Amino acid sequence: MNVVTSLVRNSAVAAVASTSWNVRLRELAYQSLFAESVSLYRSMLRSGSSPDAFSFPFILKSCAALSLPVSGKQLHLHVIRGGCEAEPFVLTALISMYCKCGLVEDARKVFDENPQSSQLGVCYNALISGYRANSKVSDAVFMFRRMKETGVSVDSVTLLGLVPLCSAPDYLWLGRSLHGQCVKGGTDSEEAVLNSFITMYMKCGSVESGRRLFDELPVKGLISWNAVISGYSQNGLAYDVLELYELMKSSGVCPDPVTLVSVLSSCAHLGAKKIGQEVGKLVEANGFGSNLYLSNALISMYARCGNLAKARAVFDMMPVKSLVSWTAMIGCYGMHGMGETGLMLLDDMIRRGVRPDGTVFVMVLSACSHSGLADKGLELFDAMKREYKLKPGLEHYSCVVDLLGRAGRLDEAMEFINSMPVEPDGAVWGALLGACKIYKNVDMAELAFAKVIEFEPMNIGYYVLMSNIYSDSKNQEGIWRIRVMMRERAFRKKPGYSYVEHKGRVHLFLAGDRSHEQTEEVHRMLDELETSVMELAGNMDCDRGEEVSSTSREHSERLAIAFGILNSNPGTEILVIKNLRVCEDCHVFIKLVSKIVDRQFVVRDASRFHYFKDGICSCKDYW
DNA sequence: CTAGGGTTAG
Repeated sequence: MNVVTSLVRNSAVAAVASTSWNVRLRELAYQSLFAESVSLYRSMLRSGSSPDAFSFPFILKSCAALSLPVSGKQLHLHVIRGGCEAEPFVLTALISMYCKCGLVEDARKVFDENPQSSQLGVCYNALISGYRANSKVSDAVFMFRRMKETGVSVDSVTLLGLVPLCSAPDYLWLGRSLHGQCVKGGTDSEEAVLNSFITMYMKCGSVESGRRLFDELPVKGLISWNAVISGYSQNGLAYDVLELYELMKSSGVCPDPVTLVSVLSSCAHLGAKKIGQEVGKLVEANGFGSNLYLSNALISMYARCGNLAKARAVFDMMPVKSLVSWTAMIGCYGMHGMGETGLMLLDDMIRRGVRPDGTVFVMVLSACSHSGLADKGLELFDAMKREYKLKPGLEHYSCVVDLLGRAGRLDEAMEFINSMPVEPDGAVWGALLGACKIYKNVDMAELAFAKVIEFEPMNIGYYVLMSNIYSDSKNQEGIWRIRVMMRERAFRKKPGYSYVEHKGRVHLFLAGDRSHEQTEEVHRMLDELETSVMELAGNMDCDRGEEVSSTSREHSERLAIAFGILNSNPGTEILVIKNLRVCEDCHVFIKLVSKIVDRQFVVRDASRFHYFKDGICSCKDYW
C-alpha cells in the first residue's frame, strides 16, 4: 500500500512539474526567445522531467527558428523514445522543423511514415512551403497535386505556401488558376492570400494585374501597401513608387522598413534627393538605423543622389556590413570617378575576410575603367578568376572591353573579344563601339556596329552612336546609310525621360511632352535659353553650333533644364537626371547652358555623374 | 495549453 501511494504521488508530482515546464516553454516560444527555450529544455532534461506531447511542439519550433539541424535530429529521437511521433501537433512541428533546417528529405520521410494523421492538411501545408523555401518547386507542386487527389482540403495556408512560387514563368499558369479558383470560391479570401497574389503578379511583371487586385482590396493593410510598392519598385516604376508612398501616408498607414527600402531605391533611380533625405531622417527618427537592408538602400540612395560623404557616413556607422554594403559603397566611388578610393575599399573589405563575388567585380572593373586604371583593372580581372575562382560573366567581359577601349587600346580590346570563351553579346560590342567613338576609329566601329545590331537591332542608341562617328569623320554617306536603316526598322517611339526634383516633388519630362502644368513657362524659358545658346555658340565658334541651332527642342533633357532654371533659386544646384540616350545635341546644349546661367549642373547617365561648371564637365573623356 | 503562412538590398 505504501509503495503504491508513493508511486501515485510521485507521478502526480512529475505531471505537475512537466506542466509547469511546458508553460514556461510556451511563454519563451511566444516571445521568440528561442535560444532561452532551447536551454530551458536542456535543464528540463537534467532535472529528470521528461518532455511530453505538449512540450515537443514548442521546443521543435525553437530549433526550427534557430535552424539547428543537429539538435533537431536529436529531438526527433527524443520524440520517438517518448512515443509522441504520431501526436498530430508533434508531427506537424517535426515536419516544419526539418523544412526550416533545410532537411526537406527528412521532413518528407516523417510525412510518409505517418499517413494517418488527423492533421494531414497541416502536414501538407508545412511540406509544401518547406519545398518552396528550399527551392524545390516541382516537388511542392507535386505535393499539391497529391493533396488534391487524395481529397485533403486546400486552405489559405496552402495557398500562402504555393502562390509565391508561381511567379516563376513555368508556374504562372498555376498561379492564375489558383487566383481564378479563389475568386470563384467566394469573396471572403483572406487578406494575406490576396497579398501573395499581388506579389506574384508583380514578380512576373504583370504590374497592371497586381495593381487591379490592390485597388479592389476592401482593406489595405501595411503588407498590401508594401507588396504593391515593392512591386512597382522592382519593375523600375520609380515615379509611381513615390506617388504610392504619398497615398499610403495620407491613407493613414505607417511605413515600415520594408516600405522605406523600396522608396529609397526609387529615390536612387530618380535622383530624388530631397525625398531621399526625408526618408533618411525618418529612418533615424524611427530607430530603423540598425536595419541592414535599409542602411544598404540609404547608401545607394545617397550615392546616386550625389552625396558621397553622407553615403560614406552611413556605411561607416553600420555595426555589421554585408557584402551588399561593400558593393554599394565601392560602386559609389566608381560612379563618382574615384576609382582609387574604391580599390582601397576593396582591399579593406578583403582584409576583413569578406569574400568578393561577381557583382563586386563588376563595380570594381567599371570603377577602374572610369578612372583610367586599365592595368589595375586587368590585374583584378585576372585575380577574380585565379584567386577567387569566380567565372566571369558577360557583364565582366564588357567591362574589360570598356576598360581597354577607354584607355585607347582598341586592338587589345578586339583581341580580347576574339579570345573570349563565351559568345560576346551586344553589351560587349557596344563597349567597343563606344571606344571607337572616342578614338575616332571608323573601320573598327563599322565592324562593332554590324555585330552590335545583330544582338540589339532595336536599340536606337547604337544607331545614333554610329551616325555620330560618321559625322565626326565627315562621312555624309555613312550618316545617310544609318538613317535609312533606322527608317527601315521603324523604331517605335520610346521617348527618353528626364527628371527634376523640385520642392519634394519629382517632375518628369518626356521628349515632346506638353502635359506638364508649367509647360508654357517651360517652353518660354527654353526659347530664351536657345537664343542665348545660339549666340554663345556663334561667338565661341563652337564646332557643333550649327547642329545645336537646327535641332528641335523636343528632348526631355532640354525641358528638364528649362524647368530647373525657371524654378530654382539662383545659386542652387540643379540636378538633371537623364536616362541614358545618346544625343549629342543635348550634350552640347547642356555644356552651353551651363556657361550662360550662373549655376552648376549635375547630370547623371546610366553609370556615373557629370559635374558641370562654366560649361566644362569634370570628366575629360566624356562626350 | 500545442502545428502550417505573405512583403525587403547591389
